Amino acid sequence: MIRVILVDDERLVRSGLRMILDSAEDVEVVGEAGDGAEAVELAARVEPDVALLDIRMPGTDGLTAAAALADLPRPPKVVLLTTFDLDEYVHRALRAGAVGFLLKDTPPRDLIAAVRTIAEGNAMLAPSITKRMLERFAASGTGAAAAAAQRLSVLSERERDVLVAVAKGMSNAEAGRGLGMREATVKAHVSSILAKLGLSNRVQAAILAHDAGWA
Amino acid sequence: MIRVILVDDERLVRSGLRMILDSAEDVEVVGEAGDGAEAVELAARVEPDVALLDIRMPGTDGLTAAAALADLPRPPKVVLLTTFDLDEYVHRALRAGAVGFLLKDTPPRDLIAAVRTIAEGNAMLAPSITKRMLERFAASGTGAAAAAAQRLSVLSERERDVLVAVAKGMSNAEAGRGLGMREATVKAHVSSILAKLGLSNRVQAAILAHDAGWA
DNA sequence: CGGGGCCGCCCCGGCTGGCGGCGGCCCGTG
DNA sequence: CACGGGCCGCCGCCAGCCGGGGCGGCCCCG
Repeated sequence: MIRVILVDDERLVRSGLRMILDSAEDVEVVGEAGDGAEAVELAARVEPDVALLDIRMPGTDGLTAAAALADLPRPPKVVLLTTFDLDEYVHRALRAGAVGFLLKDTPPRDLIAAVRTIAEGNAMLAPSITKRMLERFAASGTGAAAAAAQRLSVLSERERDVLVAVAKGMSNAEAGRGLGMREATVKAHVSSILAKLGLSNRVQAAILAHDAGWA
Repeated sequence: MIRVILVDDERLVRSGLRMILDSAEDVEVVGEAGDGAEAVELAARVEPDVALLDIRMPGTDGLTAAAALADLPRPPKVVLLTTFDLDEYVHRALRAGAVGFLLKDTPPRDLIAAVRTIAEGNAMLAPSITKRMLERFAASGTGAAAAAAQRLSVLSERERDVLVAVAKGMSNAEAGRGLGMREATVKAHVSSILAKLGLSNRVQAAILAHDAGWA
């Protein structure tokens, strides 16, 4: 059962959301709050899996509340709900650790699906927001990552596994346990990686992998 | 009516997709291709709204084809379809201009919804990919960098110098030459750094420094 | 003067990286 | 088909580097 709390200053909106979510058998609305401060207090008490927050609220707004919720001992997955998908909101929300951002015109079926997706540990954005994120993503910042990924393309399958482990800061022995091979084998792979990439030690390899987004 | 082409080297997969999509009244499959080259030729002829491409194909793969499709006079919206959501694929795909990236285990209902979303000019990613994009997004801002810098603030001046050298992939001896101190001294500083930061080896320290923008 | 923090150095056990070697798989060739 | 070469994954050995602990000198501050 997915436990959800609803946070919106308008009682009517909360009722509507509750009706939609209660129609799903695996979702249970376990509390409601009218502003951000109440939301944090409520979440601390009932420890929900998911918190649906309106952004615009009197008093503590949804973005501030999202950051506060992230500091709870057992933080809920935070989804922000708004009428307008302003870029600035989206940025602040994601920075605050939100894993969902939906528009209030989302169809009921999609809202339920989104809650399930979030509860499973994944993320869900409104399609229009996804599009703008992709544009930003494609436009900026991927240069170094792409170059790194290119260099790493010469590695074999097993070497990639080993490199990921190395890039996480594991020792050869730890990597061996994680990948089900002897430490001696891990070391051989590491040597091969260094040779193929023209590097001289594992730190350089780890950073390259890090740049490529492998860890 | 949304006009779609299917590109996959396995006829069975294409048939399955066609059956799913044909069950939607507003979607029409107007062509199929077995590899990337065929796909480009087909798209140029039938000018579909959406192209569903498998990534792994013999000959011209889906990523290469996606880039070629973007150069057509009336380019289709490109959606990539794959079994594994490797970061490297996602990066290349989005840079190639794809507006969708789905896993082959996507439920039929969601696939149809995704096609509609794409056709409307929005974007659609598999939830697991959305999540990783968000993590990267939140980290790319000064979020993680600030957290890393915070942790590094306990280091002394000389320890910072040593950490920068380590983060560049230098050995202790090299760092010693660069900083004008004995290798033994560098090693002592590295030990102190690891102790202060609660890490167990230099790779972890290097990555932390890297995240903080020190190298 | 005593104590704490920082810097520099040495010794030692364990880990890392280089080298050689083994078997299995794929593929082009005779 | 046989066979040989290349690549991959796997392993053992050895020199050298890394990380931990301990020691002394310097400066600052109480």
